[in-house]
Amino acid sequence: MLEIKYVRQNLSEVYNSLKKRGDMSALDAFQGIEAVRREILGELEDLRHQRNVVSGDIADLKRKGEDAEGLVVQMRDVSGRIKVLEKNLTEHEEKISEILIRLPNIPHASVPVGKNETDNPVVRRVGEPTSFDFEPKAHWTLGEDLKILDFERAAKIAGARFPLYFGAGARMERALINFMLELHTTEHGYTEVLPPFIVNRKTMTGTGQLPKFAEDLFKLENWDYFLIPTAEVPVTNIFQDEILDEDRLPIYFVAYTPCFRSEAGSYGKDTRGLIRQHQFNKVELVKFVTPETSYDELERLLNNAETVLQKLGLPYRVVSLCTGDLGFSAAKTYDIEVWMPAQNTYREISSCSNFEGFQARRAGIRFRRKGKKGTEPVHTLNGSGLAVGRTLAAILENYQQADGTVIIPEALRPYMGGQEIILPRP
RNA sequence: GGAGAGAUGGCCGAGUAGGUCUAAGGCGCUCGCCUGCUAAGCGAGUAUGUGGGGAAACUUGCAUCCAGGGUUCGAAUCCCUGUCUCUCCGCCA
Repeated sequence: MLEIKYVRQNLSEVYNSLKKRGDMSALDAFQGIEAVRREILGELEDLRHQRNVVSGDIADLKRKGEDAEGLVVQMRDVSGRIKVLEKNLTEHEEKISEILIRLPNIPHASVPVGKNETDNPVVRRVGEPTSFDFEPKAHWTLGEDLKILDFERAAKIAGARFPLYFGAGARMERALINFMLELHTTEHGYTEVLPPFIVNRKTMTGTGQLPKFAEDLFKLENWDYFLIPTAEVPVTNIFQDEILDEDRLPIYFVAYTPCFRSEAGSYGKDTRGLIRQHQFNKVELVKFVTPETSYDELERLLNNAETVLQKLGLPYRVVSLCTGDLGFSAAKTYDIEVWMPAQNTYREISSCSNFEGFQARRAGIRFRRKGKKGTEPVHTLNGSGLAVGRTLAAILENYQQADGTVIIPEALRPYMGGQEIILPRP
């Protein structure tokens, strides 16, 4: 959410910077409604002041045993008027917050201008695309042949876009989670968190999933609860409505959670394999930092996520999302894309964003500077470190051998009891 | 699921026959004084949001005692609804 004062005072700038990001009709209405709101508020506060003063007078008169009936009658009218204005004010406030809560974040000045993902510039490439002297197979073929992935039976149990792992597949998924958590906690200074996987409406609104993107979420029937689409949601909301002392910042959290997404509107996309699932595992990095450090922190967070790929020996590239491809809440985002040999392309495996104060204002996460009055929103950041299912898919494809077996990356072996290779399950 | 108790400022905690609550008191914290260090002591300050004035220190209006509604000239206080917490019972991994 943008700050109401900022929108009021910089309407044309807000308009311009958000124009590329979609429907601006709501913003057109803002100015008029906000002017009326402020007018009502002015009159209302005057009347409330009058009521406060006169009520005190009435109390004095009664204490002295004098007659106060005249003032009481007078205040009856004032109170009536206050009630009308209050209702009116509430209506205008609701309209304003309805507009503000649906307004996306303003892109940072360093974000490249562009229309869609084809305009995202590549920041760097690390590692060469894996070369094979045979035709590399897709991870779903490898997984099914090795009998460590079974999409057919998963569909029977749940439906399309659900995973079912067996044997070394299940073990590698678990090993990846542990490997990533260990790396980020012991080498990168993050504190491990295990949050709820189901959250309420306020929490979903705090990070920006609601109200605009309800169709992307799984909602529990008869409950105002939602399955989390990412650990970002519960973890960022840990400090919801809190004021942190400056010296507590920065705060780094890493959390493993399953993630649940409806994938509405992606019918026909990535229908095979682990790339696009209704349920997948992810290790997420979340930071709470002071505004002046947040862009340095973004670079470090990105590096922390890249380290996972480097240690696993997977080729990847980093792209900077352009204005047209930026998510609703983000001010700046880097995507990390891993090389997928069978598809002969890079696929997103991590998304690292700085939200600046956008989520913090929605969720009420503030901090107090030492020796200064007042509070400021913290800056929040997060990034996948990494999407686990996609990492497993990338390992299968990049580490496959001509005979269909898969070498286990060395960094992962300690988490798999020393196992070095995945052979077909009998 | 049944019965009961509760929710007040950073923390503890007073405050229910509605009216100096413009929220006592304590702790903590900040600044200053004092003591050669430390401790103790003394003094002052110490919530959030939003609007006005001021270069600023500051000053001033309104709102906020879990949330939402109601009664009233006036609500932390009375009424209704909801949320959460705690205790006991039942059930349960």
